[in-house]
Amino acid sequence: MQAASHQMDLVFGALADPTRRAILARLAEGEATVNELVAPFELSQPTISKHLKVLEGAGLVSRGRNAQFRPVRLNAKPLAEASRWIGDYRRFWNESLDQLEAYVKDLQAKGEPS
Amino acid sequence: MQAASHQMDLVFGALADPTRRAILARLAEGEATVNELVAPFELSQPTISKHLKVLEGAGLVSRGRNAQFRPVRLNAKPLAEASRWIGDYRRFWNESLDQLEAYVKDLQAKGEPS
DNA sequence: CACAAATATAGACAATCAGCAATATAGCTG
DNA sequence: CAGCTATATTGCTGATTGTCTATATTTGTG
Repeated sequence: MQAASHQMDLVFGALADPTRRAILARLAEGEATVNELVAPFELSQPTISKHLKVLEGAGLVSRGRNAQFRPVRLNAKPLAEASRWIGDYRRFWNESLDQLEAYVKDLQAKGEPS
Repeated sequence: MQAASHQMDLVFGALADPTRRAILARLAEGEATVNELVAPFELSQPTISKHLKVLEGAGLVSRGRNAQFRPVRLNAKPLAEASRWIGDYRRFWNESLDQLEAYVKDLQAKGEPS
């Protein structure tokens, strides 16, 4: 099962904004109301609501209802997909460590024989 | 050491486009020229060049020089940062599996006592 | 029911983006 | 050097984005 590319667009797009990443970080500590999410930022409430809509569109948060509050909670599942996508490249960044290691050893090999 | 937030913006922003993700996927099979990257898409060469500039800006590819060719190669290192960022949320998507499990057990518990 | 509080929606604006066609640049090759 | 090939740059367009202010909606409470 291959995640729809469009879903990936939405998830990575959502993560591309620092405010939205900060919101997710806050939600990692537990459910929050919109006002609680607004507080730490120097941004207007509608701006945060819009960010929440983007996060919701990407499936990264979901909303409850509690009187006039609309509590926001983290939904990390789409991050699993994103993680899997990135994971396909893990061998490349490990490989570059290997290459660095090889390079250093090569330098040593050239240096030592004095 | 905490990765600059701005760098994260660039990396996730670069990944938010399906064409760019496809380019990275192609580069995972090895270095390619711009024309080779253009071929699989129904997009103009300048458009691909622009995508490459975005990828380069995010540090995800680097360019060589070989006569009039400017070979493009994958640089996965920034993906390691992105992966680490997402990794901080892994417990949440694992946890939701746990919660689902708990929920199902709860249903069973309520159902069984007949 | 009137008001206050929490949140959403609408509308505006400047900036950025993805795409194109046209043109410029750089480097071979005859 | 003339011309071909590979790529970059420029300038345009329509769509989207992040932000705001102002206003609407929803819900609890006196």
